[in-house]
Amino acid sequence: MSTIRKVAQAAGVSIATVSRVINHRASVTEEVRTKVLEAVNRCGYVPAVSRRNTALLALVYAGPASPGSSFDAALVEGMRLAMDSVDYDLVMLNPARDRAADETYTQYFLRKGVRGVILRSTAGFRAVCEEIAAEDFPAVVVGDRFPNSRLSFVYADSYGASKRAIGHLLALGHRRIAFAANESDDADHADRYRGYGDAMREAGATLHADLVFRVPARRPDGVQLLRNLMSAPTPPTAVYITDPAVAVGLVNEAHRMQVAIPRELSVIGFDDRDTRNYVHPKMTAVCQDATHLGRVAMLHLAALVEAGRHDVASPPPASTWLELNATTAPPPQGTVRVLHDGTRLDVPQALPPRRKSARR
Amino acid sequence: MSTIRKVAQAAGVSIATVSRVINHRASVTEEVRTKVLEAVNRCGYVPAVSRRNTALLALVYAGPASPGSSFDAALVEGMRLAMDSVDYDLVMLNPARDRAADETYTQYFLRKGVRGVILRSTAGFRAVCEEIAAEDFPAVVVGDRFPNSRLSFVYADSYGASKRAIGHLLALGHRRIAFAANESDDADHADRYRGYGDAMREAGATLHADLVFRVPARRPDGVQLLRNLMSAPTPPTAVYITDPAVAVGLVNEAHRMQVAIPRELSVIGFDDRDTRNYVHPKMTAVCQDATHLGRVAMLHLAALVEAGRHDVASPPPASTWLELNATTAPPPQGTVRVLHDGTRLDVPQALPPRRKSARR
DNA sequence: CTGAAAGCGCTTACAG
DNA sequence: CTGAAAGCGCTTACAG
Repeated sequence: MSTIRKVAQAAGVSIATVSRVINHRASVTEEVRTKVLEAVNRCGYVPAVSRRNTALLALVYAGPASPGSSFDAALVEGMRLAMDSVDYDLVMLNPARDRAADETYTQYFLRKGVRGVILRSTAGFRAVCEEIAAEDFPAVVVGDRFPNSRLSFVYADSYGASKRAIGHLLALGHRRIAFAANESDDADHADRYRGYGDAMREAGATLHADLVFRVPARRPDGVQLLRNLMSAPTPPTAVYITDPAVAVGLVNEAHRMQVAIPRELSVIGFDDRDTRNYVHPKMTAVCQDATHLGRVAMLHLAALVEAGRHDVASPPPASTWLELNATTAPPPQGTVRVLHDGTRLDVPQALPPRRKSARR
Repeated sequence: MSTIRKVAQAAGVSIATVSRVINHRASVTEEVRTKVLEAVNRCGYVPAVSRRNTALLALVYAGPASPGSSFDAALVEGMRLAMDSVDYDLVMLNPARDRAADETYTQYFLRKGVRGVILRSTAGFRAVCEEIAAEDFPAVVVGDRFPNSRLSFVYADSYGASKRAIGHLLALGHRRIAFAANESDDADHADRYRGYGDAMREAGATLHADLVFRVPARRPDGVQLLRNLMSAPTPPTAVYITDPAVAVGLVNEAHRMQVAIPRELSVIGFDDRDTRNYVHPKMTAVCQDATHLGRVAMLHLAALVEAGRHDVASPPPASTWLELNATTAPPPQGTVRVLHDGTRLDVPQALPPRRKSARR
């Protein structure tokens, strides 16, 4: 690999001049500058040593994002936007790829030129977070939180909005309200479940175990969820689904199974981006802004690094809100039950016509 | 900022030992190693100079991605996946942020430790691509292509699949087929328009200028598009929409306006991810895989950098395919026309019932 | 504006 | 396994 000396020789100048050109010092004539840059290209010069490329923050993850999740995409987008107002660049790192067997995380990050890390916590990643915290390397966790005084957590608190969502259903007259959540046991999902449980208990509604469903967070699982909900001996009249993809899958499957939403089943989904607008009917949802979370994480990490890490408190939780749209309505008169094969049982009494006919 | 010398003093060892620990050399006792690492943390040591952090490839972009576009998110996801099989890390760079006024792109990239760049071409970015090409820096362009022998282009050729899409509509009996595209004039959209035009001409179908619509690539524009299509004096019976968000917006608006898809209007959308599965009815679409494009771009760039750039030909175009789903059917008997306010005119003759009634 | 030379941060044979 | 010292790539006052 070419050094600065070889480039100097090729350009017929001193190494000092090459250095000046590369570092963009003022006092070089345009003519010399182009001559040197040509030599740089001809020799394929790459600086072997550099003083400046340690201005990196990293998004650290383990393996691919959860399939179909728009959360990570929005997160990265937010970080990219925040880049414009900090003096660091963002690099993606997968320690599973190239961290040496007995290398500490600090060593790994230092040799990458990384000054601080955003940890995208997924299942099984908490141990990595703990290890990095133990080494006291500047770090911010998104997507999970747990007691660790050395880590900053960036998250949106979904307890309050979840409780309000259930309150909305209760106010409409619902009592058999189902709850469906991801299989992962992160803190965010725990908040949503607490919101559900507290609202139900405070209203004196029965909180049956058979109203709680655990499903993977993928779209096809919404299909199965609808079938399981509607074929239960006494189906719920409403459901709160805490994963965007599952909620969309369920609403689409309802079209196919001819379950009328919201007339026969009210649905409150969850949205961390803008998915609620992409389904018909437009979905009532507990919402948070993953792009905003990405931005906050990046800005907070930059502040941590600047301050020499220990002095900066975690940012306050981002807001989560309930957005009322068209998938919630009062419960049906009577019980609507649909078997897996589409057979309808327990015909509700005094059912209004399925859908008003088109004007023509 | 601490140097290796200060750390050595703090740990009570020589600078050689500190260097060994930082670079993870074998012959250091566990005891000394932890002592040194503690000192590294205590001093807040950051390597001022380093030999290794020039293994970076960059995603270079200008400004934010097009609003609501999932293309960039999928692209980054693909690059992230490809990272696992190359020895480079991926960094995001926005030259508009910190490139010095009269600094060449080569200088800018070199001081960042970047060896090659993926250029995400958006409107107005082509000049940047040309400049980087003129400097002969290793670069791969995604999202656009144009004649420039010094650049590699990674893209999916959508001409063939677009032509097949229109062929499918023609075979169903459609003749008034509309075409709706993004306002940007990139090469990909030009391909799609050529495919449309050629299929129409070869079938002897009339190619009216009033069948071609230009709309921004955002979801709400699908709403306006449907209104414009359906309120035309003689509305088309089918439409090919070359942007995912617009297609989704149109299908959802059709529910609201009570336009029956596919019975009254056939829709072929465009999908670079999995959006077609998220609408009801499941959307017939010309499909490409943006994640795949991101992966190919990263692998190709790594090969370029390894080979000293000039010897590696662009990868062949990725495949684009037509996926038949539920939004296409034979044209209606007669003309269906719906005004902006929802009024239906020109009632079709022998119209079958709007929707088969639910089993109950 | 440019070069010769001192110097900086770090790495690495060499010696023990 | 560790240190003293030579050396490498690069930067930067200093001189002209």
